[in-house]
Amino acid sequence: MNEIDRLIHEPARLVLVSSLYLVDEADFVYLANRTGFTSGNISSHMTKLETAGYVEVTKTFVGKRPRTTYKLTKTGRRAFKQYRASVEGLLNAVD
Amino acid sequence: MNEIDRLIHEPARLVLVSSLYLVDEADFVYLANRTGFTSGNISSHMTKLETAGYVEVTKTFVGKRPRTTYKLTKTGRRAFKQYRASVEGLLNAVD
DNA sequence: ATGATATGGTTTGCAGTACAAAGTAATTTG
DNA sequence: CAAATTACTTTGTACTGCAAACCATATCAT
Repeated sequence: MNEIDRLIHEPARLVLVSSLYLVDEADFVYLANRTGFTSGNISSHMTKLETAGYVEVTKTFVGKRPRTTYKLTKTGRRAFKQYRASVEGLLNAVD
Repeated sequence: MNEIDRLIHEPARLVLVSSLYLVDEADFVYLANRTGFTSGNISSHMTKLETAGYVEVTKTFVGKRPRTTYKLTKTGRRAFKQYRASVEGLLNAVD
């Protein structure tokens, strides 16, 4: 049976991860604007995804301001596809 | 934006609810066998779904043994369809 | 110069919850 | 009649999502 990856399943993270899947690379501010999530929320979710090896975090300065960019790792993309497959499997079994 | 219904989103409940959606009516033992979940697990999830008005619980005796049957209410079916739509919306946006 | 406000985050505390283990109640089997 | 089975429900714990609070720096106002 297909297990659901809870790391991706969590709604906030599902939004974040699929955003990343879409654009391939995004920074903190972009994600905050796109999702409307609080920054604390984004920060902790991203830390979790990073720890899992699903996203890669890059910190730079743009001018004098810090800028944090996120992108899915290969593992992350694979996990997302796999997640998608299992959810769709579940939902389509019901047709 | 489409909000995800956490009550259904929870993996265990997602399995239970889609099972019910499929068969329309199922008893405790059937669900336990089908899902492999512990009975405590099923019991508490079902209570939650009942409280939400998503499932209707019927208790009878078959011979001398208790038998608990669950079925989705109209609200429950609607909620599931709606849930499905929002998840698929999210996942398909990514194509 | 100094206080207030903004920007870009991270850390913390708490409230909610999924899950299994333990408990309940009745029945059946050895 | 004791032990095991069936059909659950309740309880305890361990986890986790979330926002509020915090931190560091920069800019603006007076």
